[in-house]
Amino acid sequence: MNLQPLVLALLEGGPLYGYLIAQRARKKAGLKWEEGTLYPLLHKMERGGLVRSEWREAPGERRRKYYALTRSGHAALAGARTDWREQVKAVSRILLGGRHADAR
Amino acid sequence: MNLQPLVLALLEGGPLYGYLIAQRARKKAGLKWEEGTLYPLLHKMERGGLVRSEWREAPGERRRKYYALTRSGHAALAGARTDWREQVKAVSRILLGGRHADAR
DNA sequence: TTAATTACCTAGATAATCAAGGTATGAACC
DNA sequence: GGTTCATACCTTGATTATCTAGGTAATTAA
Repeated sequence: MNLQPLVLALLEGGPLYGYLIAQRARKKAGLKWEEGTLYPLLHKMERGGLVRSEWREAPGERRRKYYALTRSGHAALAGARTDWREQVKAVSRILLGGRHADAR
Repeated sequence: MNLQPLVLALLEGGPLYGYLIAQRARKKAGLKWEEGTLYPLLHKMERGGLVRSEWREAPGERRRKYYALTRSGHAALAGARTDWREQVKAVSRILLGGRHADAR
């Protein structure tokens, strides 16, 4: 399904940690989101420079690793939005019939 | 991207052979469709009972292997359409923002 | 007769995702 | 104090889809 764009979009509103990302995705989209997919993906995105991570700990709280979009992550998100709209159009044209789809 | 639903949709209008399916997909959707993907997919769909195939040859023409939807293929297509609409909604909600997407 | 297009195919590599675990901390309960 | 549940991170190995890069053979065009 290509989950990377969704991670980018969820991080647009500000830094989040992995566990929260998974929850948001489930809640917002009903996607079953395996942690075995999410964490390696986050690591890969960090290696690719799309996000940066930072451990945060407060006394009496558990450690959480927050991920934030980089400049290049913002750019990738913009590209992913365009790609998605085009993909919706292309697939819908074939799958749903003549009229083009409206991705919004 | 999951190409199987597209094959099912293209076959809805009547039997087609593989090479034509690839062309239609490219023309209709601008998808670069590798034959190394298409033929194994058709074989798998035939094993799964979604399509059946038949060689046709006319004098002075080349042999072509036509694929046609089975009853179960039609059912799978209906399911794929529903799935696609839901997926567009879910992904668009996260990726494009608040309002749900209209897959048609 | 040579080259391009049509039409089928396969084998191996790559990439994304899933399944199924593991570790450790904090909260809730009795 | 001990148990259990939810949180929060992670990895390894398998599965699956797709791509790359070929191969074969027949028809058409130059």
